[in-house]
Amino acid sequence: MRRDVFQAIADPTRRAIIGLIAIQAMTPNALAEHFNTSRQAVSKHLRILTECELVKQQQKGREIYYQLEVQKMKEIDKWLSRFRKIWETRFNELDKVLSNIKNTKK
Amino acid sequence: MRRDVFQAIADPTRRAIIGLIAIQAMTPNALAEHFNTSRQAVSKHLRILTECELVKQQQKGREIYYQLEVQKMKEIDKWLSRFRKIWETRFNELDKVLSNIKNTKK
DNA sequence: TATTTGCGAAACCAATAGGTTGCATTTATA
DNA sequence: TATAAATGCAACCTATTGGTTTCGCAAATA
Repeated sequence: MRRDVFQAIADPTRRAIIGLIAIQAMTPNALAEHFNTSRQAVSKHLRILTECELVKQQQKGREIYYQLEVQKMKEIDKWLSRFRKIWETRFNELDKVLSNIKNTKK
Repeated sequence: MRRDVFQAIADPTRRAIIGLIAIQAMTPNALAEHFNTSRQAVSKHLRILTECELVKQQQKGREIYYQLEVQKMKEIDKWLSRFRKIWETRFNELDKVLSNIKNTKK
């Protein structure tokens, strides 16, 4: 099934994983210690994150280090940028209104 | 059940709805015409968007206009900002590497 | 007033999500 | 070499999701 970045970040545990491995690469075992779930559950999350290329793996002996693919996060940013324009415009309009009030008060 | 902005934007139809009502407020019927689903399904999506305050309603007679609460989108932006710092830093480091290569070649 | 229109809510349903436990496999270690 | 550790994968289970159809209600309209 085709995974999607937005669906990937929908789950709070996955967002937490992303937050952790953004700092430094971590193994599934190390990650699992941070959550109240089994290692296998964490592995499932990592699989989903890998499928949508938010995460890459690096094998070191019998350990696998997972690291965030920060570039992929830009996809969310890209989608958001459109709305960022809107809220900045809205804010500017509010700013105008406020300065008008200010001016008429003078 | 407590709804979450990230869960709300996970669904592609909901993202499309957000995109539409960002431009101008729309009724459920008008929205439903854009999708391959029933009006009731759209209404369900609107309910979810309303629950997490991504959307506000304005009644006009028997019609209800739904509009995007752009401010709420900032919540996503806020979460993202942390990673934006990282990808900007990484980019700068790459930039340094590149300029070093350039300099040693001179 | 009778009918149509726009809507939300409820009941239902199949598919998916997220968790578990129980393997098998590969690598490190005693 | 035998054992322990780190991991992925499959089978299974329950709750949730996203859709449908049916209904009731309020507002517009004939």
